[in-house]
Amino acid sequence: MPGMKIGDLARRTGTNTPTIRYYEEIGLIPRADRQDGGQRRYGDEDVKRLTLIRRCREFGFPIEQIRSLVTLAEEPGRSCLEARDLSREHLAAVRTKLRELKALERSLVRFVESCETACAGGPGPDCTILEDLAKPSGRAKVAAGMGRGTGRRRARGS
Amino acid sequence: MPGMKIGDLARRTGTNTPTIRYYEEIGLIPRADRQDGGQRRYGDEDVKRLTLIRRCREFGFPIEQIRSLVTLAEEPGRSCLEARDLSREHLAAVRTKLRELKALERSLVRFVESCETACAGGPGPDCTILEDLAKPSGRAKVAAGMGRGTGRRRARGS
DNA sequence: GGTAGGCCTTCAAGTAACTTGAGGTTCAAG
DNA sequence: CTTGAACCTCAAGTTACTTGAAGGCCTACC
Repeated sequence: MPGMKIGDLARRTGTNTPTIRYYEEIGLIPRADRQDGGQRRYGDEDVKRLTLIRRCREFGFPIEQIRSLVTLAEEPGRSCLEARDLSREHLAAVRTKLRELKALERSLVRFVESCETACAGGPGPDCTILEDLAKPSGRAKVAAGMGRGTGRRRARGS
Repeated sequence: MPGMKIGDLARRTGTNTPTIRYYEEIGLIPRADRQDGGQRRYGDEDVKRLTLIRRCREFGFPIEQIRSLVTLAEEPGRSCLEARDLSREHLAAVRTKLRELKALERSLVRFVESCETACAGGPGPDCTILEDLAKPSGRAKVAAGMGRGTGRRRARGS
């Protein structure tokens, strides 16, 4: 059913409509079929592709890397193993990010707790915020795998 | 020991030197003391502050949000509870990101595995890449908490 | 003491990945 | 047939840096 409008696709994939047009412009997604009036129409394929793209973008994979994955995925056969290897690399990077994110979580938990005790009755004079939050935790230069790019989301409403 | 040069600070925190200067310029970190020749000198405080900043940036917290956390942290007393609340929000956002990142991890694992079987002997004609990777997994519009901004890292060497 | 090389300085321009805005068109509902 | 939401294009703005040019400082070796 290639009857989906850009807004529908946007809703289904959690993307802004201008972003979809932008992706088309830079050739990350193929140029959509147009209706008589010039409006874009999409199908289920497009939902899948865009879902994958957004998921990767969320976690900072740069567009060019996603492009290579997606185009590999598009050519059937020939490059299946290549795609697998690329995904493996992605996977390793994701796991690195997971570890780091957990470290940040721990830091924050510790901080909130210490804040609870320290400032219990009301704001105290020294919350040791930097002490608690910014502990070295091992590494300095992160060797963050392939991560780059923005991974941004819309600001929340409230 | 406030004898650290900008390059040392950079190495210790995993930041590029121009980025440090940039942070100073936008007032995210205080203007560093200068030596006679005009070179910046830093101390341990600066390492802590920058470590915290970079950690948050890694996971997409926008600079303005980090700025409010850091300046809260800097004024002792008065705003300890405020800082705690802010960190709580950060924590919630981090946990959301953790969940999503785990979902992406699972997708990738599933994909790599299916690739291993499907393309076992060599590249096959249909790897179901999009099928496997871009499964809906529940939500569409993510409501990702506070995340925005870029969270970028240097590209890896290899 | 001079000079090579590596660090540092400022300032300006470039980049990625969008977002926002202006100004106009299309289309489904009433 | 009109109205209003959703669409279109094109241009400019934004965030968070990165890269480059043109030069200054500083340690080390000859």
